[in-house]
Amino acid sequence: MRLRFAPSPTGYLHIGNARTAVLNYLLARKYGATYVLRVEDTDMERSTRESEASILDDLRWLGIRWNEGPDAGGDFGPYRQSERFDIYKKYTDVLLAEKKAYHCYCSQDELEAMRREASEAGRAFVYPGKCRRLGDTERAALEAQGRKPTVRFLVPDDETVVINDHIKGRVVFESGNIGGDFIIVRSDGVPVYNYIVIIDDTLMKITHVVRGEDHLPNTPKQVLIARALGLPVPEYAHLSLVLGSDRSKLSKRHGITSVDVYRREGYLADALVNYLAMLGWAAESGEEILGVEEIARQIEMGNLARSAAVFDFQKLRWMNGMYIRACDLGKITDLFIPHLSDAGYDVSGLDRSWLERVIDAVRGNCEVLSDVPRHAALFLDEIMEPDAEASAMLEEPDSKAVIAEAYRLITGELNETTCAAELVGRIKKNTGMKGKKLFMPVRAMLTGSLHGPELDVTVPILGYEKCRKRIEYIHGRFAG
RNA sequence: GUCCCCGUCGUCUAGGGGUCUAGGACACCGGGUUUUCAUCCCGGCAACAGGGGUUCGAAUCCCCUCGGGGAUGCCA
Repeated sequence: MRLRFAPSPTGYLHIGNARTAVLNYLLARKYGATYVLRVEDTDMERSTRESEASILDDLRWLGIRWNEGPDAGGDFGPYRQSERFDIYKKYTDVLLAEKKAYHCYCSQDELEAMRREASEAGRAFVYPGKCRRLGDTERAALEAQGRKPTVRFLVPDDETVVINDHIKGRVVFESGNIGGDFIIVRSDGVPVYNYIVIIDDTLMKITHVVRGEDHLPNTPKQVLIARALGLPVPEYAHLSLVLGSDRSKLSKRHGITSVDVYRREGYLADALVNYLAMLGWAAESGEEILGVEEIARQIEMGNLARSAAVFDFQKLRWMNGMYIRACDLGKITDLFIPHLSDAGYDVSGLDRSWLERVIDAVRGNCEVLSDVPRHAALFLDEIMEPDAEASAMLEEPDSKAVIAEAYRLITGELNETTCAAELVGRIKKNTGMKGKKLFMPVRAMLTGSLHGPELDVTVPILGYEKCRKRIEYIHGRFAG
């Protein structure tokens, strides 16, 4: 069994394509299939090597591994379509020789005019087959005008194409209504997708084509090509589409659609893969937080959803938060570090175990990795400027006594070894304050905020020095 | 317009003739824990698109309507 993912390197890896890649990968794991990566770069204007590199990089980041591909090699290469033009040329020559395809001299402007005319008349545009039977003299005349022909596939009349799709079931198309003879080679000699995709799929011995549903209407064209060429047809599984909140095809205006951006914002690859898999699939147990191996064990081509799914950014966030909390502390610390650096914190000189304590204290408040600077600031900064709420608390008359006592203790009887354990207790004992009147001013002094991890956790991590600096600062500002 | 796909809570879904007063999850709303926030726990709200069949019995099978989406490119 051989599966494939065939991205077009015309931009970043889109979330919808990522889902196709992920599902193919999951299915490959499930069935022990070979995973082939093929780069479909025949759109010479838009395809770039940079884009290809970034897509491959994003796929690797997602944890997807392929057995054959442009970088990995394999027995069925080359794996870039731009490097396979000589192969396609042979098939084109055969089609032309057998009169299953023909040269078309209609210009883009002429075609455009016909299309507009059809659309204004409320008709479907079907190429009328104008160039189907051109005589040699006519051809010569057209060539003399400097026209470069395209190659059109001659769609046979009255052929039925039945796709027994693994997801959609039996889908029937009549050759008469797929839009007429379609172009398979551009006038500059570069073949088009609908033509070569089937050649490559059969040449690369792909047994199952798992791709987006948007390809379903084009499938009969591909099957017809295969028939004309006498090539075998792979089995198909067309995945339902991913939609935006307004139920149209997911695009930028709905939110983030680039895998790369999710990566940079601090989504975990495992969480994204998990979420993408759940978009159109459910475990028998109803569990939703599942690792790749477990999903691969349970998923099947036949139990994927038939209907389109709306991408729920909120649920992805929730799931990411779950992964952040469940992750191994050392590993999640490594993942958080770049986000702290980006926010301007130099963590290289910090004690690793201390940093892990910080991360452990704040990870519960993070849904994405980039949330961390906001929450870790109270440990990493030297002084915390109290926010409006905290300032108001520190202005309270009852807080004055707490501030004064904290200042007296921290500059007197408390030290490195006793601070963590005794600070709060002694303030309570010596001021008589308790409950909110005790904890809130202390919290405000130490963290500049009324919210955050428990003081019992916070104070020991902060340590004597930071507590002292902060209390002195607050004392200077709010005492008296 | 034409062809194709799809239609269960707001969203992702479970369900595949009786076990469905339709289950779970996110979101939302309450409550509890946390003397704070987050987490966590408990509870609540909320759906079979509509109409016809078939059947003793339909969310489940069939047909029609409506709705949504995709394709209809010298893009992929």
